[in-house]
Amino acid sequence: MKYWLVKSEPSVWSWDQQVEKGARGEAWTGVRNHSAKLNMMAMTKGDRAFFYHSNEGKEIVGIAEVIREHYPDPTDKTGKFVCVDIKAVKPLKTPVTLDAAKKEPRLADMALIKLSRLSVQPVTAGEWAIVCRMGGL
DNA sequence: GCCAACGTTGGC
DNA sequence: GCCAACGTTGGC
Repeated sequence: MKYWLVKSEPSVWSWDQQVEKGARGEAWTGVRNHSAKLNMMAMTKGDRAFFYHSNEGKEIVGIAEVIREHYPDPTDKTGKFVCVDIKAVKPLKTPVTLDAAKKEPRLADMALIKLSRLSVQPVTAGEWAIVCRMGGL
């Protein structure tokens, strides 16, 4: 299994909205960046992803699972970009803030910190375990 | 194919 | 609301 992190502004699409969708999940659309696209194309069913709230909150709030592998993004008229479907799995007991991640030396190389503008990023197994522990799981 | 101008993201 | 980082666009 691979690990990822996806970002969303809660005013556009929040964790709560994702939870409401339940097991059917929701298409993760609107990504218009080629690095992020390549990451989505590398996702396989069953991969896990942290759900991060950018701008408001600036914290990792939950864990989601890839339930459908990449396909053309219906919101992209050019046909160049792709999306995946994800469903909410469970919230972190304690959200892990960007600030807290920055203060953890073992997370210094996380894409969240080094590549702050990348909206779909890979997470290593080590980083995944550390963030889960910080989040109370 | 270079690079300046411009737009967007996202932390602060 | 500002601005740094970065991606994209378009003139040459």
